[in-house]
Amino acid sequence: MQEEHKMPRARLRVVLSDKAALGPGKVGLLEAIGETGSIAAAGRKLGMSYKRAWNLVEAMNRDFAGGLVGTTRGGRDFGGAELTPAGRNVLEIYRAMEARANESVQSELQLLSAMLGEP
Amino acid sequence: MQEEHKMPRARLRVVLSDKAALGPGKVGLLEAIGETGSIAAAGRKLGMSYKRAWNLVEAMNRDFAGGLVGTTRGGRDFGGAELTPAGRNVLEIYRAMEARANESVQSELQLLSAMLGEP
DNA sequence: CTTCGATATGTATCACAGGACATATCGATA
DNA sequence: TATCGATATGTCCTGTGATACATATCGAAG
Repeated sequence: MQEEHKMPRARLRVVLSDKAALGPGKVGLLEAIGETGSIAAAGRKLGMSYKRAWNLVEAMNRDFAGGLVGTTRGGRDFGGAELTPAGRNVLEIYRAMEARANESVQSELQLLSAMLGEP
Repeated sequence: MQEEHKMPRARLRVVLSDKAALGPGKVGLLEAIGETGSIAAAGRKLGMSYKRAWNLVEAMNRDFAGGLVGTTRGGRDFGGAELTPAGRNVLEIYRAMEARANESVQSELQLLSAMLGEP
């Protein structure tokens, strides 16, 4: 697991409709699935239960046309999960959004930080 | 109450430290307090309990130096609440962040919207 | 000195999201 | 056909946070 910087940052939650939304949780899971090739392994990596991970995958596959995660049953080195082309696309787009948004609000982020009291 | 556009948008949650964060909920309350001059009225306007509103105010006053909301006890047209200069400042900065962030990710927002399935 | 409307704060209850646990099924391999 | 590890899905239970309710205090006004 890569450790995130403990810097002030803006987290992004994209509200696409009154039903579909995308935030750091789902996107992180998406990334972990891409890395591990398994919903279960991705869940373990992020410290979430398999059920929660699977629920998030289900939601994403429901909301996005064609689905973002493809799954194959069966154990050993055969079964598993992988990102669909759409899944890789969404991941890439979201990361780009995140980066751009953070860049564009850097100055305001500093201003707010300066207004904090003693921790 | 002004009706928000039902357009895809990016909501912002600013994480300033491991203790202090600022999201749409607190900022909306801040704005409503500025408009109504009362925590109770702001809470009613946003459909939240007085206790919840007051807890959020308490958290903001704890996290930000000097506090964001000043209060005066006493009823009738004497008592009430108002934004401190810092409070008005935070509100303004956050709204600016929101606007900038949304502008800067417009293209990606459209791309994601186009990938949704049928609602 | 009572009333009114607001802040300020505590307690008890309750809904619900989430986790723990249990199973079913699948596909390859041996 | 037994085993293994993964997806897939259901049920029960608990912890937590919100809500409802209660109360205290304040300050002006009448």
